[in-house]
Amino acid sequence: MQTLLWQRAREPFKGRWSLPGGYLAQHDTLEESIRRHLAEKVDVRELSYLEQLETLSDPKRSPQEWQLATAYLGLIPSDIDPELPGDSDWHPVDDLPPLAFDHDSIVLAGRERLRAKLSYTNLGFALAPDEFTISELRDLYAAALGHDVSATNLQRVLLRREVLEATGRQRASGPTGGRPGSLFRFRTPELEITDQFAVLRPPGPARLPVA
Amino acid sequence: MQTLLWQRAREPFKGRWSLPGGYLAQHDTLEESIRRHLAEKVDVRELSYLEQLETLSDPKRSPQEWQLATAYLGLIPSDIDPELPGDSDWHPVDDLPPLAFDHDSIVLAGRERLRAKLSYTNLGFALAPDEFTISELRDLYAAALGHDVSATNLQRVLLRREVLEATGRQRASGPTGGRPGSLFRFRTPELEITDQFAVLRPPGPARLPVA
DNA sequence: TAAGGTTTGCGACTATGGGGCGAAAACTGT
DNA sequence: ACAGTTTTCGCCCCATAGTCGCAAACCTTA
Repeated sequence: MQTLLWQRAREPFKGRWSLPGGYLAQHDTLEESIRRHLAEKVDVRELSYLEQLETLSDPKRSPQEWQLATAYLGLIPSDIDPELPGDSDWHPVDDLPPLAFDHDSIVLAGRERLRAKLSYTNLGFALAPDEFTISELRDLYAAALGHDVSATNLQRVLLRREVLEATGRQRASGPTGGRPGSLFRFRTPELEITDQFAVLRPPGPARLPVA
Repeated sequence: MQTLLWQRAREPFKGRWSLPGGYLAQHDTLEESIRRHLAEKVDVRELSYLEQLETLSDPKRSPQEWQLATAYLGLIPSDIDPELPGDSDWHPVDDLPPLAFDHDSIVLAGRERLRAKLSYTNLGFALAPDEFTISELRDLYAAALGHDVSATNLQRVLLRREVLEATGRQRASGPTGGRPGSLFRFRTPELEITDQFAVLRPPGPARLPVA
């Protein structure tokens, strides 16, 4: 699990690593603006997910001018590795350098949001390649959640929720041998909330036929 | 469940009902700004909760000028009924008049957020009076969630999560008779997430001793 | 004081969904 | 063939939520 950072060329925080971004142009949507600024760094077509996080307005967040910032969370699948310009690089999210502005808190918010949504939505499609084995998916979840994940459980849960489906194919076994894993894919490439964790549910019978 | 609206005095949308708000002053925090603008309408000390929702940036959201808006969700307990100026009033959230700008979508987002957080946090303290019976609480939850809620269940769930505690006292029975209900209160008046609904939990034994 | 109506409290049972574990299956390489 | 590795799957357990029904506690009226 990595974060894309670039090294600031100008003051303030010159030389510090920071999240990619830039100023909002007149009559632009925030999302368009984000995509535009990101496009200068990476191939934006790879962005599998983009969601607004929060708007920061502490008057002291920038040492020079008074400015607001709206933070977004963007994700790309684990199997693509876009070209990067020299001033940008991926950093493991568990070991980030000191960041400019309040970007640490933004990263934190993003991780938290991702962690939560992995639990009750089908987000995960945004992290995974088109096809994958359960073990590969488990590793992605473990990296994002920050703790071990049981492959058995992951498979059962995501299948029951009808988030995953089997492709029928299976991956050739790795160099160390072992049984080859079946390949799965996410059913839909858009965010769907797996309700059913609304805890004070509406009255009535069950939702999902066990099939 | 009501929403505070005020009738716009100026164009655009003159005469239309809209959510309270106003422009952000230089070097202000968004939250301070919200509180300030709200203070012109109601007694802000009553605000039991305030949370940022989202920032809207559609260039066409205002017919005249290009402007951004950051929406907040504010809540007050059900037992207080602050004085309002003539141009403001409470409207039942299930039957709102046409709203100015994109305020419908903001209301929707707010309701959704409230609904979700009622399920997995102790928010609810923001809606309820200091002390209340389970039935009263049930009615609040039912109004906010939009569906019936079982009092039995509500009590058990919130007690197990240690969100509620009994005061020992009980309310005098109503005019129609009936057994008087015990009074409860929320343990803490700040937002606490009742984790344990993170669905792919870290490995290990249970969290809450059943006591 | 007894009866009837109303509301709350509570225990028992059920349903659902997640977690853990171990054996069997399916590979590779020696 | 056999050992080592990884995946798959069935089985059982437990935690938590949902449902139901009866008993308890209170009022009013007879």
